[in-house]
Amino acid sequence: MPKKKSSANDLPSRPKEYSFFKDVHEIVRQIPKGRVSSYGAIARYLGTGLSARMVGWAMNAAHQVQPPVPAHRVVNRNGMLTGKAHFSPPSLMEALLKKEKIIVKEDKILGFDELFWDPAIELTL
DNA sequence: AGCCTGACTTTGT
DNA sequence: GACAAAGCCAGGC
Repeated sequence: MPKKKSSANDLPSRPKEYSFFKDVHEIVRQIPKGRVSSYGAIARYLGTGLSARMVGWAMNAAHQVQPPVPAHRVVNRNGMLTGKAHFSPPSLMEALLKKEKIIVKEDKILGFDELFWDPAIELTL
């Protein structure tokens, strides 16, 4: 049997249409209304091998993905709306959160600890 | 094919 | 406790 060359395509269980973004979008969409999650939590759910930065990057594409992804429910580990600058207008993120009964003070989510939604736990499979 | 970037996180000083 | 640096991986050019 001829030796197979190792390549990224050899990854098993990984459809061609697979996109890191798509996975992230799917998870983010599952965030219950009124709850929030963090980039790191999502990244960890996909596998510790992934980095949280990519999650945030996936959000960047979230704006052009369908169905729409509630990127406003994803904040950093501090509960700070670090990505608000990427919304248009930036105040949109805070506005959406407040609309879901989430209190935001100075770009920080109050009670973040209680509102935190960890896919690795909530989606316990 | 290679280099740069990026909405984070963790660890060390 | 605050600040600095490194690690991380995939997409874009």
